[in-house]
Amino acid sequence: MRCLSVPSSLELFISAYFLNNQPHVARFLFEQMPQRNTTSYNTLISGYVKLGCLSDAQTIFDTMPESNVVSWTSLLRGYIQAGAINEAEALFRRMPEKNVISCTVMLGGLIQEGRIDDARRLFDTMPERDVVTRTIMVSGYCQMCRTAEAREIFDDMPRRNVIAWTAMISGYAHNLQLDQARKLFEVMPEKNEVTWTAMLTGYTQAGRIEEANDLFKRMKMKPVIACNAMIIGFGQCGMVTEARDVFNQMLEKDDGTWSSMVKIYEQNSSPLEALDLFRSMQMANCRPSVPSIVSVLIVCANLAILGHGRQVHAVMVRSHFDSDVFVVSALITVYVKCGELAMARMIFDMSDGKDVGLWNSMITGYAQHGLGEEALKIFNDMCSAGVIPDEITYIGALSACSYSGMVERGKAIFKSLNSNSIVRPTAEHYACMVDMLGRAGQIEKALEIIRKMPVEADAVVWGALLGACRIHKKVEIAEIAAKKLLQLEAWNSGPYILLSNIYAAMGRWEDVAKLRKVLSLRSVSKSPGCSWIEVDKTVHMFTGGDIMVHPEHEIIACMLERLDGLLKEMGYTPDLSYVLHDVDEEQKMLNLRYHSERQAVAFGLLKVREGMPIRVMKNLRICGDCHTAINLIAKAMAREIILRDANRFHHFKDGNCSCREYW
DNA sequence: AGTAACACCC
Repeated sequence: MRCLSVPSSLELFISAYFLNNQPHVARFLFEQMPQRNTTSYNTLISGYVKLGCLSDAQTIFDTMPESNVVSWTSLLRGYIQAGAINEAEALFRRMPEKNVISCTVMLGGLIQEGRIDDARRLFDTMPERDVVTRTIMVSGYCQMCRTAEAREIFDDMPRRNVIAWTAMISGYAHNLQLDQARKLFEVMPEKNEVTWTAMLTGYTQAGRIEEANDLFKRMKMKPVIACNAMIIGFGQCGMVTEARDVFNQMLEKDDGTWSSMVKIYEQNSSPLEALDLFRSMQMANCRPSVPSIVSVLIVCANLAILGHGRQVHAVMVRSHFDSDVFVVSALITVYVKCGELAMARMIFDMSDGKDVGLWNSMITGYAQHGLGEEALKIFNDMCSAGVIPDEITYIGALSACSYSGMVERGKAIFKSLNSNSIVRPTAEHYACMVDMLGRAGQIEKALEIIRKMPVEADAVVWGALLGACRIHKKVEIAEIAAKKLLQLEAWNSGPYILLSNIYAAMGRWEDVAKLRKVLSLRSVSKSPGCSWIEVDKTVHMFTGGDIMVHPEHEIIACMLERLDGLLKEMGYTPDLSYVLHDVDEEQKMLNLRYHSERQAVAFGLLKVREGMPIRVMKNLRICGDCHTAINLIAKAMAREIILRDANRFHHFKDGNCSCREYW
């Protein structure tokens, strides 16, 4: 009687369990095998390698009675995957027997390390090369932007399959040689979905959205990857509706589809749609991955909506994402931007394996809240911990000094930035310095810095100078800065408004009028001011004057009325000179009396539970008059009010603001 | 045992 070949069917099961991410079951089956041969051992080794369990693979390899070239190659692959290239090379040298495949695996490892020339040396000495070997070389050269050498290998190939063609096409596309890619695309014998997708993403990444869309429309099968690329491409061009159309038409979505769409809404100033879609994503039972959770967290941070942020945090903890540095630093930013510094700090302290980004989130967090000392303490801790600061670290540390008026310490940090060799000072660092000196009243020194800086001063730098001129009423330098800004960003109304405020404060009304004329002639865009507040997981958005839009506008109006009375009792009179000459869009609504931040505060007073702080966000800088008024309101109503504007936080409590009027 | 497309992120 003949028996079925039991071992081989068990091996099938073993690899199936590995694929299913159940190595213990696989191992159990292996232990149960009545007889094991080299192939059974190899199944186990490759299974462990695929799951990244290198030490298990190594143990099996060490204990197996007889290894062959396949066992060695699997293990080699394991070391390469783990990034242990030195160990891999040592292993490769020790191999008793090598064939095309093992050499090719080694080749891939070298390319992964960016060592294309070493790979080439190995390639030249190989006794035999096949399609796979050559294809790997083609994509290796392309990764290093050396498409000419890639093309030589490609042209030399005795035989080419779809994969080889696609590798060459996608290599050209990644290097923005789209027309070269297209030529090959047109002449190649048979294309598959991957080929089409490679060509398409080449176009989307180059911003050539029409050509991408042409291809996309011609594709019979539209794989998720191609659709996602199309969504991202449309999103980058600001074509939100088109992106959404693709999204809607997809029968099958992955988490990249959802999170890309969420991000597009967020970046194209549709935050509410972003959140709404995130909610639908959860309802569609789409399990978020690390990148998608990060992009949603960024939406929460940018909108500073604590309730949503907490919800995502909960999702994260449940999915065990709370150990990923990207996720954790985004989460810290959420709590920072929601004004929950203590929570941010706790998450920071609890995280281990802190990388630069994580430290940076905490440093910039303290800086944004005007807590310079704490920010610098974290900065020092970071250096003591042996973590190398990057550009962002320095921006955080310098702006911490700037917001807290610590000029001397700022200068010292700037000096150390200039003397270290790792980070080169950029325009942004100079902007911090200009901001710092400017706020401290050293406007001439700030201008001096701009004149001497080695990189070209951009709008951020000049904007910092102009802002300082506004605080200290330095009209001559303000004019210089404004003129520069008008050259750099003609579309931006900000400089006009600032300059006009300075003129107004000095009583130079003719200049105010002149500016106003220029502004209307140029019809520059004014970003509409809006404020929002989150109550019971709903975000309520207010725009200046548009009070009737809100469903509860009647009680809000009553509250505003009441607050007006209170303010009057406290001896407050609106700073009309300030208001009258602000050309901000919101100011036009003056006769409607209320700025968006005040509406949001009024709504908060009505809806937020007694004793809880009111958190209001504004997309622009808070208006000076509102700053005074809200400070008084916080005192009169005995409420803590936290207002985040475009620049920083203002914690109003007991008649004081955390910015100490230094903003 | 090894090859091509996306990739959102501090």
